[in-house]
Amino acid sequence: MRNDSRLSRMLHVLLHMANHDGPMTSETIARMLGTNAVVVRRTMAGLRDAGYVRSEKGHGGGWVIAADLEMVSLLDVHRAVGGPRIFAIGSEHSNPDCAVEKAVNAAVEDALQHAEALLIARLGAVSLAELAQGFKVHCGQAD
Amino acid sequence: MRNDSRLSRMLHVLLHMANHDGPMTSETIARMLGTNAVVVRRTMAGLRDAGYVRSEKGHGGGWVIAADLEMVSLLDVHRAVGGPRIFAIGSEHSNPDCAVEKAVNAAVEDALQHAEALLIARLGAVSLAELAQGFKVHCGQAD
DNA sequence: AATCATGTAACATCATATGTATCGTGACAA
DNA sequence: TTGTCACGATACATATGATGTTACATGATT
Repeated sequence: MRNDSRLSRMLHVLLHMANHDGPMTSETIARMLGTNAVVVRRTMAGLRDAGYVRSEKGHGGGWVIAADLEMVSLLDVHRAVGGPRIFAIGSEHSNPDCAVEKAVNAAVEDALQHAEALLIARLGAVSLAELAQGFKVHCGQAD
Repeated sequence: MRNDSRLSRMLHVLLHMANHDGPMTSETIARMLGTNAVVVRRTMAGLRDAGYVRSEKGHGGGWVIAADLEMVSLLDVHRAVGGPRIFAIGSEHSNPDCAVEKAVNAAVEDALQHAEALLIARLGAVSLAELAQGFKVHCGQAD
């Protein structure tokens, strides 16, 4: 499968929204990401449910930031978009009674869990505000 | 997609082969893994090309270990089965000129690379021989 | 009332590991 | 020599999950 890019996409969007006055429509965001407005709504729904953004209908509507960027980490965004699946590799459990298989799976999963813990720690240590520091440049909104 | 379980499956097989006299057929291995002989041949082909196992045709043929288990790490097996794809998450590059996107992707990929480095280090630090220590028990070969 | 924008459902597309069927090839044995 | 065994390889089917797309409903603004 293609890589799950929801985290990086939403970070991209959130930082643009932070530098943008007024609501941004799903259409505008979709052009920015090179995708479709429905995909944007679908993915942003997780951020909305988590309270990080708010959506407004009708004329002049769209998406606006609804949280303090200092208080939202990259990990928070990752979880809000519903991306619990980090690794593409894992174990199979065909014979739960097989000592060999249990030892192998324990070794592999131990390594995976440590790597996941490190990733979680690093994503959790960076806030959107920190990520936003260092540039104030907008990019073009066309694809 | 389902998790890629080629690494854990091959480790499972290799440790059984280490405790087994004579060649093991793909059919036998397939029953052990709860899968198909063709899947076994396909996956074992990587190990064969890397020199970790050897295959023999004809009566009494099958798969045998062809390397010192002390010299083969879990990382070696991972690479031999052609599993370079570790993460299910990643970045999208729609606007290579967008400073925001570049900053976001850099942050995400930095975290991923550190997690990958840790995983690689841990897999590389364990040999098949070490993994084989601690049990000499066979599991049943039926699914 | 018309328009804009989100919300949602339904279906298509794509990528990749896995499952399955089939045939070819080489090795061993009767 | 011939039959059987086991691998080698190809082709195709299946399952899963993110993504792309179309269509329609709902609510807000003008």
